[in-house]
Amino acid sequence: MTDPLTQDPPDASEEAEAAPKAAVFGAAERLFALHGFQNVSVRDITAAAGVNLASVNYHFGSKDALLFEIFRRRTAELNRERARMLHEAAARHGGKPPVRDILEAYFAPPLRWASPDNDRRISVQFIIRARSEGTADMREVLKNDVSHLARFADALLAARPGLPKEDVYWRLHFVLGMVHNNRFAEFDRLHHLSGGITREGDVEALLRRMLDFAEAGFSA
Amino acid sequence: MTDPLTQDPPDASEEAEAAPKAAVFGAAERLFALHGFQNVSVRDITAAAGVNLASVNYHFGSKDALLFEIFRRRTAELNRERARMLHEAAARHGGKPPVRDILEAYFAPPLRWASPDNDRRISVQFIIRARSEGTADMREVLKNDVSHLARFADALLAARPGLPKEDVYWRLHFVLGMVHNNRFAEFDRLHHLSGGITREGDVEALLRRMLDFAEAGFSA
DNA sequence: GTCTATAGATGGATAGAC
DNA sequence: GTCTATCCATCTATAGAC
Repeated sequence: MTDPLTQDPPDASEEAEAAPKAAVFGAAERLFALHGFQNVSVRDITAAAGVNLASVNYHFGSKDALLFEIFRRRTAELNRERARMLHEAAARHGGKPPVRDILEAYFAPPLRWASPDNDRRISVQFIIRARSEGTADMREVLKNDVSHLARFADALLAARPGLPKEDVYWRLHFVLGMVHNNRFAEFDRLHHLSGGITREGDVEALLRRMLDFAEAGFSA
Repeated sequence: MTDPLTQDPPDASEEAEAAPKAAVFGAAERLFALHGFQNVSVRDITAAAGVNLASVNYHFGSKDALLFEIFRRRTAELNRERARMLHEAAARHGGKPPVRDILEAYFAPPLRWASPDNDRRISVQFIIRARSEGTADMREVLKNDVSHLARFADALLAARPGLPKEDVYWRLHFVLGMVHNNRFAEFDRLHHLSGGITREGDVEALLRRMLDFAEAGFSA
């Protein structure tokens, strides 16, 4: 664990003693991921982190700036990992990876981060939430993020040259919906609906199911 | 147009003169759908409706009660229409409709309501937003909503008896993700990414694409 | 750097006139 | 029923002691 900001110890005071800035970062990410952006105050964050109220403004400038920094870091990390996997898939297939490998590069990073024993479990929920509750700053980043998404769109277009471009873009839209729906609340609802037979903890099985479903959708 | 609350005239004063309570209802629904729950104040709502500040509390009790009433009415209307279409599909197929007809009963109502010339366009966005930003009251309703969703799950289980139940539930989860991702912001992003070739205004074409994608995902 | 105390702004709710 | 004026809680941000 080289990056202290990815730690998430339960002991708030210990967190604060080690590094107040990192404690604020971690507490803010966790509380926002669990309760939503607008429902968490600076007081909540500093109390959870075991630091004083002024820390947020001293270290980050403002509440919005803090949340933006969390968002920017996590999305950058996620995009980097996805791009890496897409690059590897291309290398494996002479520059033209099949649909399933492209989708795996998009699905796998957030799913593996979300596994129960992973430190980044909470970061994935933060990112998903930011997509629907984010501020104007975050939406601006998501617009630039289109250039990142374009690499996946281009790969899919190349993998399905016979398909109308319009169809490929719409199917990518459907695939994005599948990913964004992987929130705690939705997992709980599904678990309740299915009488408890769906276990989201088995991320490799879930990844396989998602790939099966999405690949079939791209095949026709 | 029998229900005055579904009207959405641009002239706020006219709205208020006709029926203040309906004006508040309509303005609140529209503002929340566009800007999010926490970003809209009672002052914003009453100003947009052209009524006085106290109207919200007089007619609805509180801001939360107002939003809950909008949520309850719209979800009830949507569930009723979906149930009706599922019932018709069952009637057409001797009580055992195929996957595509089940999915159509789930997809079609919100998509048709979301067509550009439809008064309910904004209601769909409200409902989608409530799912991720809703209060505790709304989440309680969504839990009862599981009984409504169970009818679709049961129909899918009957249509795919050879498939493990677990698979059917997960695929239903993926399908829900496709539906919930149909937000204005996501359509705009897709439009931008695709260079403008995706037109969400053609809801029948979008419905066909969604059904093709989801049905293929259920076929294997 | 860290903390307490507080300023300054906002928003939900309500009292009371009409 | 409708409105204005206002109360009161809450929150972000900051000043200033240490």
